[in-house]
Amino acid sequence: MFRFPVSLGGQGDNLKQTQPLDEQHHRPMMDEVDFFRSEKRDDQNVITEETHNLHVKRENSRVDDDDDRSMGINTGLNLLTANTGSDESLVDDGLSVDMEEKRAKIENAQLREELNKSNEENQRLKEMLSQTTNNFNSLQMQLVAVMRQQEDHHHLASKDKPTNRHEAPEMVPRQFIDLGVPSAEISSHERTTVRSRSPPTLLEDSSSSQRAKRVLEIEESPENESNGWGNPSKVSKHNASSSNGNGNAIDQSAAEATMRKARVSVRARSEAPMLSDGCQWRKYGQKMAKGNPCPRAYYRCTMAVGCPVRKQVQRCAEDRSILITTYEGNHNHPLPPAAMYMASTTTAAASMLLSGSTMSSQDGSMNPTNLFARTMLPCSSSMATISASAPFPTITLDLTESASHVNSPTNNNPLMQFSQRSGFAELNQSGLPQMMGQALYYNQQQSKFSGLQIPSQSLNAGESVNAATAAMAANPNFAAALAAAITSIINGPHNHQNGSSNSSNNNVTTSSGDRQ
DNA sequence: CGTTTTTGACCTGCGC
DNA sequence: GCGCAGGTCAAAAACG
Repeated sequence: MFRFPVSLGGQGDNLKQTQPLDEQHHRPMMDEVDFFRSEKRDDQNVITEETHNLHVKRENSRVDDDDDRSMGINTGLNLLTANTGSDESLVDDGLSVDMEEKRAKIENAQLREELNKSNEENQRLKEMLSQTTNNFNSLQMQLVAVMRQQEDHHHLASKDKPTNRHEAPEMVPRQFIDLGVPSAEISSHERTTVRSRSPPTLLEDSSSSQRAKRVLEIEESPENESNGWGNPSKVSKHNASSSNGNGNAIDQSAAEATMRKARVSVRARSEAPMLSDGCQWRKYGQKMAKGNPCPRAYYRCTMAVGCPVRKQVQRCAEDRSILITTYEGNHNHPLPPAAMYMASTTTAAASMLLSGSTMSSQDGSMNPTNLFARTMLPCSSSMATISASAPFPTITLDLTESASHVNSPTNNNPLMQFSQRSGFAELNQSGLPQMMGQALYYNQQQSKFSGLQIPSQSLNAGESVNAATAAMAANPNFAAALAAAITSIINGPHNHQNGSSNSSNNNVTTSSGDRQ
């Protein structure tokens, strides 16, 4: 994996230091480190915390562990220094030594108690911090969604284009108030289908039926592999360009079928066989690809049973130091809380890229991709490209040139500073990509539980740029994470399916939250 | 012994 | 229909 010089001593660093032995025993061949599996490694975290706390508290506490002894820390009792300093005292004054040992034991017991209390307190604080962070992210995303909804409302008003989308402004407040309650007021066919769980037989056309069926499958069986690339839809691609305004159901269905196989590819320089993206992967195949002497490896996510996410890893034929990782599918499982922080960031990045892809063809006046690229200057002029020529949409993130730029300590980009202040650096170093999946899952879960539909495109452009830039500026490994995020978003059945409608209508019926 | 990797066979889509 | 290439499966091997 990439190793970066930046170390802010955050949690990720601690985990990174303590994790490898155990983890590598677990996944010896993957050569990647999973930094944020805090739930599964609480015991380790505790140990790490203890170690960390010890270092903090040593000056004032009197811990009797071997480390302290070896470090010659003054415990205040003069026991160790006196005894170790003179062997004669051990021989000449046995009784006093015994007494002092007893006193030392008592002291040690007290200190252990103190230490335990401190650890407990630290643990509590840690949990509180995590919770607060999650809440913050939630609020932030909601705020952004609302802002974007308002923008859309204005946009629609100016265009005076009456469609079912004009209900969006009403949807937003309702979503906040009416948490997850199915609503019959929703005019969108799609939404009605999802919320009311109408049986497919009630649907009018086959495409809607397929869509509804899949939605139901997803809702009732989150682990269903069909939402990944397990069973790619055979809906003909030519439907994707069938209509622009009317016939949303058909249009959406076709587009979503196309999008389901969308992928995100990451190009990054790495000597490691695989980018560390925070997830656990199991190799299930390897093939020699045509035109490339390097074999292509196929991995699937094993962090949860039935997770449909898969990825391909292959070295570039021209430059074998470049690792090309292609992601497909979205995670069906939560990722560690630490990843939450990146939720908005990754979604924002994906939003920028994807909205750019869908809008560029229709609305040349507002192309977020260009905005994104401009804002990412100077490091990302060619960072992201979107290919429409492939049988399925592919977003390529090329970090082979920008990585060094981005990580330059002399980077004066305020967004970079933002990223550092935000703690991205430490997160990145310890497996940031995992946050990507979490970002999506978080997004989906939020929609699922609260009814808040946060579309990837609903982010305010400025927020998106800021967040995306901050994250990407922090670490090339971000690419892997971003790939996961983007893939998840564009693989969502209702995401970005309507290239003709750009950002103004996607938020109500096409968000990733609809499907889960 | 359980898990993961390896690798040849098989399946599927696509172009001719 | 055939061949090719990409992708997946699954039995065997490897590993801890």
